[in-house]
Amino acid sequence: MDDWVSGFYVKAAAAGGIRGGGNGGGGTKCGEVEPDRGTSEVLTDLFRSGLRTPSTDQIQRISTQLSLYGKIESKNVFYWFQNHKARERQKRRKVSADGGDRRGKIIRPDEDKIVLANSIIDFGGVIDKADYHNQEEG
Amino acid sequence: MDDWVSGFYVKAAAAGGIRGGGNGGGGTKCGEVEPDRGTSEVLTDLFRSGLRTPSTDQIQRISTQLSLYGKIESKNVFYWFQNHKARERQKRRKVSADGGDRRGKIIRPDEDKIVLANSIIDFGGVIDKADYHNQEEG
DNA sequence: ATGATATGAATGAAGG
DNA sequence: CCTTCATTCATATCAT
Repeated sequence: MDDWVSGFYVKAAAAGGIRGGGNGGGGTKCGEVEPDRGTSEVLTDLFRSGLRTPSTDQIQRISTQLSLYGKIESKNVFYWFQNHKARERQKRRKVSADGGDRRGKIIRPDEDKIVLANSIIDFGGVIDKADYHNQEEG
Repeated sequence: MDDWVSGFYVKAAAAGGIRGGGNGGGGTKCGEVEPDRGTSEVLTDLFRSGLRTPSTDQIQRISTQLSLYGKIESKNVFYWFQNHKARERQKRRKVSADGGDRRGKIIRPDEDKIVLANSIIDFGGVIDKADYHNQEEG
């Protein structure tokens, strides 16, 4: 490898097709139904609720629920959280270094409100446990 | 993404020259005095110099230099290098058709088990010691 | 206008 | 957790 070490920056916006298998970013094919919407919705909702590193049990439950929308594996859920958290953090960390003009930079204020209402995931009230070390960028 | 975000894409992506301007393909119309000229030149030069994965510091510096030609962000530089390297590899992959045998085919072992850090997460059944080591990211 | 090509952008998956 | 690779989408320009 090159190993020039480091160099990273990614933006994490709307979720992609987590169950897309090889589908990286772009999106789903026009023929796909709309399970992604439910999937992304659930995951995003969970994330916003403060869940950052789901435990084994959580992942299992989530994947089980998501499987109803389509093919989904535990690892997909695991990866999703890992990536989402990482990208959000990286985005906040590096931002940009444009020393000329910074017009209309899209800054997304983190809404870390513990609001989990539409989530179909029926936990036994556990989401908080796995995220006790949650911290914000401030 | 799904189509439900197509509108969002137009604004967020606005694909084009590296600086999110307008020119997208065609390899930067040769013969027109655009800032891209310098931009592409610098990036290509750096790439040819051996720089494939610039570190954060490098990206910062490069973007700063390039900002003189026009609006550009670290994100753009990062993407440029990522894409350039990926494309080079991708093209090289196709060219490997000489001989009628092309190895390096994308192998995707459907293993329900992945190794993460020091823990082995078994997605096939139950995760073994998922994130027992909750380390602060701050 | 349509097709092909090129490039930026985004994310899933995997390695370390 | 951090870094990198691979794949795909969306769009712009060029070629027909």
